Amino acid sequence: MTEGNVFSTSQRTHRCGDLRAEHAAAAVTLGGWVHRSRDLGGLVFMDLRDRAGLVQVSFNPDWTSAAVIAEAAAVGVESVVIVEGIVEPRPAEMRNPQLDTGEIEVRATSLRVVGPAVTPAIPVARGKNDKLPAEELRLRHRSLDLRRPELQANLILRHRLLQVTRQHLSARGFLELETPILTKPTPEGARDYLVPSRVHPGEFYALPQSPQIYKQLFMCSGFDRYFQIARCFRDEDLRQDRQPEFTQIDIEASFIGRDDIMALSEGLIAALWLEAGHDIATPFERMSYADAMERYGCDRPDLRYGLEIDDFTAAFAPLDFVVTKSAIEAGGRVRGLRVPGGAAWSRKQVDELEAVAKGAGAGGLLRIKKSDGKLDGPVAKFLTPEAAEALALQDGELALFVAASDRISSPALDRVRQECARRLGIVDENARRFLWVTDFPMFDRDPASGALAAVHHPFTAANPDDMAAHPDVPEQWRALAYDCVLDGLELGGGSIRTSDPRVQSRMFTLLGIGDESEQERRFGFLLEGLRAGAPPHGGIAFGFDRIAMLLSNGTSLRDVIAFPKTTAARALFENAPSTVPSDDLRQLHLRSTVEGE
RNA sequence: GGGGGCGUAGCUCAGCUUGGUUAGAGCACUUGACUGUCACUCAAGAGGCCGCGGGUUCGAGCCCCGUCGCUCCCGCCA
Repeated sequence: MTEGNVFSTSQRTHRCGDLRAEHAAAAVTLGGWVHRSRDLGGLVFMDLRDRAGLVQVSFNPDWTSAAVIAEAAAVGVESVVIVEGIVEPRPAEMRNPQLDTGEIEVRATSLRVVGPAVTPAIPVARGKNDKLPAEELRLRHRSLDLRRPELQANLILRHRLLQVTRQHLSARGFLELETPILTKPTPEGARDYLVPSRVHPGEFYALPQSPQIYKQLFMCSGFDRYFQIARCFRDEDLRQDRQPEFTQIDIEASFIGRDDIMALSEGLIAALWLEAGHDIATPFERMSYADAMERYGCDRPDLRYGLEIDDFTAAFAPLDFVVTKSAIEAGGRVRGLRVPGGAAWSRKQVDELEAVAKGAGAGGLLRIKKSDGKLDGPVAKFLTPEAAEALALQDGELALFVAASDRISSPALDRVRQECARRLGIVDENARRFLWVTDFPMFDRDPASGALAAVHHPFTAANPDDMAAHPDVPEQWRALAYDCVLDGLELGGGSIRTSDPRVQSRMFTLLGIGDESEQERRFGFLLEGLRAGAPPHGGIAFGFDRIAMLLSNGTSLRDVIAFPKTTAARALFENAPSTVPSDDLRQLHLRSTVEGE
């Protein structure tokens, strides 16, 4: 294979894991790590590992000198050795079908221990049922953990996905353009990581939360199609799927509309999934934000199962039942879902579902079940025959309702729906349901302060029809924004941007940045770019780490990032962040306010 | 910022419910035996600030308080 030649150097001829039966009789020199060895007394087997895989090296008096056998028996696991030998087919009964190289072995004639290893702090070679060491130890000893074939496979896949991204976009005329890491603090959104300026006392750079404004300026400059594998930074509390620095596939293009971006994105996603061995169908399904919220209570619904939410307000409205009556009178609705088989659940199990609903902010969860043809549950006695008819419950079904405003009932029913699906085991783990959620609202009004906030970001364009129909009611405007969703996870999102500087200025005003000099101070460089002649443009950004995680079948971002941070945003291997000498602070015109410093 | 879980040998864990001889097991490690293993096998050995600090008690790995670290979740993440 040509790959073997690529890895041939002055110090080795092949990679361990590349050897096959076709190499039989070849004299090879291998470099690798001692994965495991078996000393049978006068006869030693060593599993030698490199990133391509494992190969068995055999040390036997018939072809190995006594001195070399003694050295092979003594070398510790995880040491680096260079071995010379002959590739030989194994006798049939000694083949190892669990190993890609299991048809052959390397009969060693020489051995050099070039990198002896102390006993590893955490094991690299693991038995079938061995648990992984604690996350803390894996992160502290990252260079050892990264030797594990699983993590190597993840990072190798990550590399391939990056190459596919570059090839796919480059082939479609997109230019890979870089943007600054030292940028300007952003007034809204997540907290910025700040970098003090030495030459400008008291002033700070920020690390970018995303290259958003830069990529729009590229469009204003006529670069037409841009992409970047962009590192982004957000100083917020972490989660299993959230790191303080992360990688986005950032895309922007000119003279395009929403459908163009979606079609382009579908092509890229399909190419990425194909690289990981999955043939997926395009185009993806589409659903409006309003529809998603109505049917699933959530803007990134998991479509692998049903359990859709329905509106039962009409059935409950005439009833003399205080819970639903007061909610409806207050402008709310009675929404809920019918759970097939749920009638068999115990009181306690349904109570647990109610706890889920309450945890999401609902006041309670109403329940009615139908078994043996009759309705049962605390609410059932309030039902008129007409209301019972309207519920349309099938035998064995449990109906769960939340009577409240949509703002309360949607998130509660979303969580209840997910929990019911989990319990029923109806999530098809092999299905992949890609979905575009479109027509997000432009603004969200903070119920406490009454202030408008951008749902996507302040540069998103509003639907022109909505602006014309309700010029003074911005809450009614839908955004030209779209999210790409897979099985309840957001893969990415984007929008068509406002390219008219007057409209952009008005958006800032609606968001509470009315003062013109304030707008110039914060966003002057964007407004200037728009004023200088901006093409219609828009784009999207995908969370690359999450995509790599999904495609490597992982559950933690830490397993697809070479050197990740802990949930406290610490790097355990290098011990960052750390204090610095006070002289360094003085040069930066900083003084610590931490006690004792 | 808030809540849950975990912290005992290099690693994975038991012991904690109900405080009481010398804190155990498997793997790894060291030594010895073993010529076809592939999680080799067998025998022996070494290995402990029970995360840290304080308290209760005649006595604490175990109970209480605090603290640190890791982790999961809520808030947060335009």
